[in-house]
Amino acid sequence: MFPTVRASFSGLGSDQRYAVLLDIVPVDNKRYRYAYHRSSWLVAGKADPPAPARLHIHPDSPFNGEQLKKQVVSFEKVKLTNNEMDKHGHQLVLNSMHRYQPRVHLVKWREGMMSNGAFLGDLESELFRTFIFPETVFTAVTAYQNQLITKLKIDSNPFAKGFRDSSRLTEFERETMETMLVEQQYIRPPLRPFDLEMASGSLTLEEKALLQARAHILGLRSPFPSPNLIG
Amino acid sequence: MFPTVRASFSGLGSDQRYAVLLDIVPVDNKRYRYAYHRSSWLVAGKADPPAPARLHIHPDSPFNGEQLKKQVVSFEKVKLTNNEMDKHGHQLVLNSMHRYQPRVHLVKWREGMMSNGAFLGDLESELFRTFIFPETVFTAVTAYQNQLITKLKIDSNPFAKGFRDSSRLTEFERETMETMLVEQQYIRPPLRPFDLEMASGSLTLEEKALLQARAHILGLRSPFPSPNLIG
DNA sequence: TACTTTTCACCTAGGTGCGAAGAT
DNA sequence: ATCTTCGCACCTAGGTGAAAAGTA
Repeated sequence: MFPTVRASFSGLGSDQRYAVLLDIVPVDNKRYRYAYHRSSWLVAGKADPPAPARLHIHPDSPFNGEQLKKQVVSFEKVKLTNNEMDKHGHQLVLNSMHRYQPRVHLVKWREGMMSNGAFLGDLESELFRTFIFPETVFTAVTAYQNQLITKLKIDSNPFAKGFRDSSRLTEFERETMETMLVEQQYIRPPLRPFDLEMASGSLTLEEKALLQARAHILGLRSPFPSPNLIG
Repeated sequence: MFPTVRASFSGLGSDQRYAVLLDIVPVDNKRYRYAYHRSSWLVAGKADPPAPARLHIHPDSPFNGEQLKKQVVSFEKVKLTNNEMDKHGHQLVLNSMHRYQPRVHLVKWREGMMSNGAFLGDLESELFRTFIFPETVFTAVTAYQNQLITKLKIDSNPFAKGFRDSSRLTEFERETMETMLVEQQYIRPPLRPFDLEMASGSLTLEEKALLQARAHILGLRSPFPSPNLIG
């Protein structure tokens, strides 16, 4: 998955241990199509049957709170596919032409959380907290619908170096990109700190520590309601 | 390191958790040289100052006892070097032209065994058991001293495929190799099960479980007192 | 002479977008 | 028309031994 989801954390207990997870859930129940002549996405009916939801546990888990406060957690190894039957089952399955919301989960580490080296696959009965950054919503595609996205990705991915000479962003295109990014700040819900839940007298210390956790999104944002990659 | 050290285990508690480690220690206090015309190793004086001892923890650690009984533990990622200052410090440092004994350690898993994701670096104050397979002794070199070793390694390593056509082992060489391997069985201490230590009344359950553990070496053995690789 | 380091061609392994071909 | 799949050239990244060059 590129751009990579990267998050930093604050407000958590130094002595606690946490798993950090990522999953990707549908934004709505719609299918989209791209109207090329209008350069915009249109609703094209109801969503296809959803793919099986999978959780990606960050391979450096468990982190201790100390680490997590200093270090950026980068989900570089997340792979996306539209094929449920893909080899290893370690990839997140999406439907093309649907909109998705990545989510980051901070989970209190529990012994036996892994069984045979594989995560159990759901968060039921775990103590956790979910962070959602609306500015990371994207549309899954099998081919880019927008030339600027193609160029942006060629410019910023070392594996696409072979295509750079013919596709570097022009001065004008860079400015267009900047403008779109700025516009995005208005269209989308702004970044805001998460509300601290009402304190309840019956919380354990571990629960209180989790409630004070904060996550901050880093790195590239999806620049517009526009294709991101599958593949 | 190739051939890869591979071990299986038996006799350990299903509910226990273990780290599996590998290190490589000097066999003696000697330096060797290779007498080419005699095709044999000769003592060439006292050993050079020993390189700093490093422990390689198997990256799949911790294993639970259940896994460990079914699954072969393969140290595919162990890297050897003769340069103490090598980049990451994740490699085992050996002196060329010295003889070495790989060792496998089975360590009772303890919370906090890892500190900041890096193993503490020694086994003091850990509950552990060491397995030594004398048939895996080898001499570290920077260049192979024996043509058959070269050919064996080219034949069995996918990354050396580019050299195969010109260096496949002939029928005669294969037989020579077989013969040397068989002779090795007599020259070297035979494989034998480890003696169960005298039972003491003051052992904890965890200690008893560790004492019953067995390890079994698998995979290629060093075919003769002959170079293995550094690099 | 004997050993070590460096550079090189040749591999494995796998991440890119392109464009042709296929599917609906 | 629109979207998807597949083979491809082009990359990154790094594991091989051969041979040349370096060291002592």
